[in-house]
Amino acid sequence: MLYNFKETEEKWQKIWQDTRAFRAQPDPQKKKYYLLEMFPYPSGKIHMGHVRNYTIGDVAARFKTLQGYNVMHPMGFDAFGQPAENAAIKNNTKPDDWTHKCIREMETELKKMGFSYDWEREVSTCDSSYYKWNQWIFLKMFERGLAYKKASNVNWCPSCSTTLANEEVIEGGCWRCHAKVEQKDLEQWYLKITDYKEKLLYNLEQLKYWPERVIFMQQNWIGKSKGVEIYFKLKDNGRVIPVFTTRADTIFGATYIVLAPEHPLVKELIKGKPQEPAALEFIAKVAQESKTIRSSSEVNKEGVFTGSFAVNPVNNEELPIWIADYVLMEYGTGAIMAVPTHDQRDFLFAKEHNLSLRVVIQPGLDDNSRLSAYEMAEAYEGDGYLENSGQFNGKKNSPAKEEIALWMEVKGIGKIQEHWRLRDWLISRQRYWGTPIPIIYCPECGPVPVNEKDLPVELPKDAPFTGEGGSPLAKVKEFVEAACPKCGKNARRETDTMATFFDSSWYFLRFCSPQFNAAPFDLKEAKYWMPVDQYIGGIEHAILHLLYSRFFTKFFQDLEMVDFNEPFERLLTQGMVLKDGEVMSKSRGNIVDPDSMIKNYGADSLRLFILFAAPPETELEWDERGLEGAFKFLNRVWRIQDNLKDKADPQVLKHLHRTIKKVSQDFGEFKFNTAIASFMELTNAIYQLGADKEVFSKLVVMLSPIVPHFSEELWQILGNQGSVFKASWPQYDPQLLVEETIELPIQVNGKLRSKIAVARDISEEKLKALVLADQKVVPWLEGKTPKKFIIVPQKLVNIVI
RNA sequence: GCUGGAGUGGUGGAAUGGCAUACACGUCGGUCUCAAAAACCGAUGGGGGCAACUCCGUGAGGGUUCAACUCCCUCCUCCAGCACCA
Repeated sequence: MLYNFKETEEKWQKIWQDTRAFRAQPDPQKKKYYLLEMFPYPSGKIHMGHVRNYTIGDVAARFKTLQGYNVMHPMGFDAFGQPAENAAIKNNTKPDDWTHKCIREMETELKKMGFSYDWEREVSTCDSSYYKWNQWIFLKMFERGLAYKKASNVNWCPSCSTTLANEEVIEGGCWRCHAKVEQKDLEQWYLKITDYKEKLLYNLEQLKYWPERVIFMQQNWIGKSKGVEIYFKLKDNGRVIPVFTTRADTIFGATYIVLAPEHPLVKELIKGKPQEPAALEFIAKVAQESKTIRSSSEVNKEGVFTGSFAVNPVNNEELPIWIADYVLMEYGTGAIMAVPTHDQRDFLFAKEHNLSLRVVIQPGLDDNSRLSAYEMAEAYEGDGYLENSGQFNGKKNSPAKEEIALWMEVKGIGKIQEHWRLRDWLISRQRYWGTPIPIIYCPECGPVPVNEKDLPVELPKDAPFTGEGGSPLAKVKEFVEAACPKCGKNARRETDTMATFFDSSWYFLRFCSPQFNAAPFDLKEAKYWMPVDQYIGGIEHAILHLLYSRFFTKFFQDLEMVDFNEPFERLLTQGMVLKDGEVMSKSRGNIVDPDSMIKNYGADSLRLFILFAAPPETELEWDERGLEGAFKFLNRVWRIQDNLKDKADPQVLKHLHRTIKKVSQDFGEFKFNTAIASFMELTNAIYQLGADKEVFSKLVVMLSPIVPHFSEELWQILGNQGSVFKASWPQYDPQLLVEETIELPIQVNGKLRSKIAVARDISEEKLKALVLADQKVVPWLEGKTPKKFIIVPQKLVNIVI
């Protein structure tokens, strides 16, 4: 009899739904386990990436349930965002209708996969019952000065006609549509994530169960560097130009100063100088270039002399001040001291413009490795001994860095400082399908926050979107016109909406109490369920979403709404699903639709294959033959029921206990591929030697997290009452793991020559005698005397001759 | 450039100091069948040998060790993130 997956899967999905099998409720008696997968954007169809992500999570959730944990496993939809607007323009529908239709379709697809979600906790970020709390959080931030508006040079995507956060600019392009990002001066809303930079950086140390590379990526992004701000004075009028450097040890080697073209002092420096016209022309030219072009021209280091000089405070030398495009206003002070001998960029620039050089670090103390400034082909950026550096001559440069910094601080010519790469988070978008920012502009009172009791500021269901840019909300008169919450006079509503990453920065908290209507989340519920024990999602969120969520959590901690500082205890980043070595994508035309795979092989086969094909973190090459293999394996297990014996073979029994041990460990470590291999080995052994109902039942329980419908059905056929998930995870008997006789490999000079079966606790002497008498070993020892016997108990024997 | 990860049969992968290639896919052979499919059994890293067996073999080269896919050094290739960050 062949396993009928279609009927079985439908049957159990209905039972699970009818019995509310995965409903989670706090239970102080039980240990909680909050398992979360990154919620999807509701595009209407799930793809293989979702299948993989959610299968991994589902196995973990079901495994923990069998182990006796009180598991919460919720699902929802990250439902705001641009595709809904694009679809609305294209199909002439409303984003709201379109999104809700997609959500329903997606729910159906997820249910077909048999995932154990507590659907009663479902949330969609586009519902006002959710985004009301986005607005509430925004107001709390506004109250504390963490949400603020400022005019500045921002990233602008011309294709999406909206602003972008720094984190959303990937290689100079828009993260969503890849169009080249432009710079624009606009007044925009920001969140002061920089107030949390220290915590965001230092608390990374707590995240012991996060992948190292995610930690590195976040560290890199926050980008702390220690250095010194050195005060150079203008020769003409003594005005100070602060310069930031991480290489205080090279201060005596500075031969010129460079300012960014946008530096506020530049205009003054060139005024009336013969260099003025050339300098102005250069500044205008750089201003036209976008940031992307400017940072891509690595080779070409252009610049002009200002005609002014600054004084090096450590030796009173006069240094020419230049303007160059390789110095950025956004980092440090927008001014640098150039040390061409020990910085490659400065070196190239100095060569190009014939500026002077001076060596201050010699790699060694001997004469033949000595550097000579004008013979160098490139800058020496390594360590060595200081020279031409006054009182610091002869010292090692690396420890001297600190010493020189302190000395400058004492002398008042510098200050030890930290610089951070992290910028405040730009959150306003000139878009319709997002959370309205709850601010009203009053001609008298200025920007005024909406009163808490007036939340939510509802997004009107209708708005004219043409895709021509500009905030669609600005065209909805009833929305824009509002009374000032302070003075009651006629005022205008903010028409920008929030970036969707705002929505996903706290949804994990909302899941704890999705219907709660007195606050974003019920503190009691959050206290029980949070933090998330295991979070699973794609590596593409390593910076954006994970950093923002950490920021929000720290903010809630400051509001005393939570009593922990990191939201996600463990993180697993699953690899992508590839087809023919490439990411599956519409444009490549290599998409494999999960739905048709479910039709042909069933959800359980798909789940099994996707876990077996590769470890969760690595990329997975799609291979339909592998899926067929998974299907065959299920049928093989299915047929065991027809050949059960009264008593299991003792070898099979031992094998079962080895499997329990191995699989329990593997499941705990998310090594599903090797766990499945163990199941296959056990199945092969059962085929050869035979098993009874008890052995088979235990195999079924262990398989259930991976292939839940299949296992429920077998569990029932085997005569058990109720769901297999009410069973408990099998325990192994350590006594059954101990083998009386073991097979020892025998090596001669580290090469395998023989294997002998011996009693587990054989004495060394007896073992030696046996080995020396072994037929296959003897020829190798002929005429030689063993120098040494290496015996690793119960592992191996190695004879050295 | 910097940082991180990886490199193992025809393929996906296993083994993190102790029997390299578990498990699966594919291929080949067999059983069953009128035949095919399914199922079941067996073989399957490369070279040499009728064979027992033997030599070589985890990107390349060196080292440590009785013993290295695993640890150390040098290098190559691929992937990812950041990048004129001073």
